[in-house]
Amino acid sequence: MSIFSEIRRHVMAALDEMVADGTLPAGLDFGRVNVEPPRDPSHGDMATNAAMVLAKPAGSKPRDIAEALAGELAKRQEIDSAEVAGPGFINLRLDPALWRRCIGDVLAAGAAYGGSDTGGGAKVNIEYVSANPTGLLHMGHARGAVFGDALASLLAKVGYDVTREYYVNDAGNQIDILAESLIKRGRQLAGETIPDSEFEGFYPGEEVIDAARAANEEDPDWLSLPDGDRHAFARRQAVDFLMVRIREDLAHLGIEQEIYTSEAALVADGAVGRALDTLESRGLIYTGVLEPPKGKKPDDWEERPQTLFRATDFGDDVDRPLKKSNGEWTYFATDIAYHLDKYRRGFATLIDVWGADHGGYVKRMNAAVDAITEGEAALDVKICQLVNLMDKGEPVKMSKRAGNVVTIREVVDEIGKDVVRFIMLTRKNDAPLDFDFAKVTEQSKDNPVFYVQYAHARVHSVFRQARTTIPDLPLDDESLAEANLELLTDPGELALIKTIAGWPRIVESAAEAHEPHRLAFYLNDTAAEFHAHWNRGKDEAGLRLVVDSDRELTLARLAMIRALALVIASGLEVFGVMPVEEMR
RNA sequence: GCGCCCGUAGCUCAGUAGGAUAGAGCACGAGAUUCCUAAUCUCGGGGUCGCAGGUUCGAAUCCUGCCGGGCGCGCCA
Repeated sequence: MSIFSEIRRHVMAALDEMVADGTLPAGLDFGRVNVEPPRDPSHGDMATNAAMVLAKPAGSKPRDIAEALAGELAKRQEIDSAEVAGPGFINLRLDPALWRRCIGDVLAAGAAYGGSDTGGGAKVNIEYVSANPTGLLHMGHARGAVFGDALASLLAKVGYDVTREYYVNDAGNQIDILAESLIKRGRQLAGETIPDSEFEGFYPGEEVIDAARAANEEDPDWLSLPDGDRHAFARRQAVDFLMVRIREDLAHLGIEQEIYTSEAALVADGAVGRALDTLESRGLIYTGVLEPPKGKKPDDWEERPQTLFRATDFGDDVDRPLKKSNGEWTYFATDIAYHLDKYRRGFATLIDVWGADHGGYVKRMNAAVDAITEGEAALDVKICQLVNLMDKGEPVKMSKRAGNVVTIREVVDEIGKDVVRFIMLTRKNDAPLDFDFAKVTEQSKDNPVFYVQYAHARVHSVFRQARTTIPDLPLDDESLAEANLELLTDPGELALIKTIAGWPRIVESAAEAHEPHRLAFYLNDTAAEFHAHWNRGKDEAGLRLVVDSDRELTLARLAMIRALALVIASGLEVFGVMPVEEMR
């Protein structure tokens, strides 16, 4: 049990006692009572708003409840003092031994520290990347890829049974165009002269040429197949080839998704028809005519009756079409079937990670999931804003049409997956992110990856130092766990310990909010605190971590910073970043 | 025109699902290296949290309206 839930339990118990002895009326709802560390550390270790929240329902003044509750809490051995402050807060100071004990918890748990079983093994499906296999992944995809992957790890850490998934959009128009692009490239490779102008509107990437070569190896005569067969062959070849490349690139980023669901397979299987039949049977599908969008009317707008889903019944703004005029399903229709498929596979919690350009699609998908699962499944769509690629402050221009996209592969090869992954998580997912190639490779505190890694490396550096100066001091985790932590009395040390002890709380709240970036901010703050403490040892020799003349004190301090390194490692593990032990 | 996201220090952003005197970094100014990595640290100035109302013990946070920016808006995915 974490120190936070322990103290919360004390507050709850104290409230129960006050109900028992008549100080508080029975039947109060304690749901809004919180117990958390105050923003301002001078207020103490923990604070509770219980008196203010309960004053009105209990029919008494906040101060009176606060005084009584504080008196009750102060009796407890774990709580050194309880003071009423401000409008009715109760500030608690804890027995420092409680905090120190957390160091032992970290050493025992290792990098697994901060994990929990809050999720209770509930199945969560998180779908991310899901880029169309019409080209290689570029840096625009990297953010969603890393975000989804880190969120998955984060949820796994707090006890969810997480499945990572990629939805392959291998049906529809774009794939037809891809197939035709492949055929053009095939003819080109066969010696035919095809002017660039003929590639207008097709996929120009070099990877399509590679795919055509692969097609030649698969079947040297594929170009002479009858038109329909050739097209089908080209589709299959192109998609298979590009998916292999995409998966390779993701693997380079440290991402491996366990499920790849094919849109084409869902369609071929009849899943779309079945899903829509279900909606039909509930009266949620009708044929109607939509109003043209106001303000911006498409030039080729014509009124036509369409097959529509009653999305407005589920909070959407308009009803949404399910069929194209050529009789094919819309992307939305297949997506309904896909989400139903996920639900049927046992996932009541679904997370989709999408790019900013799909933001307008969120409401209808939520409506659809609500309708198709009869409210049984919860969908959370996380939108990742754009990544602005920069170099030394100047924007790097990227245009798919001009063919000068910056691919994930290039960047990972150049600066490494760990840097890319960490930087992508240093902003809230729905805020735009600047990714400056010069800055992220810089070795300074400007660069959060470096700064955090350096803190981790510095801990190891201190250990190397200790091994030199006190060679016979045992420094394995078991020995460190035996250290006499009572020797850690300096305010800087206690502050560091409290920060370390706060890690499970951060993990918990980040997981609940589906916001992995909170870990990045915590890691940065923790690194800063450690660097500051380290420097204090420069001014005051008594605060140095390695004290040649005092083995016991050194052991206690090393236990503390070992715990700190483990917490950093724990965070980096969620991010899929390798902690470094040396930075020379 | 409608919907979603956003508006916090000169700049880039946090702000722990409503808490106490709103925080970091950059930039700017002043300092710290016989010593565990100065790739670091310390101190300082800097704000009507876009504007106006509302909800309540209490609002950057929730509600309404306006202003400003981004994204999207039938048969693309």
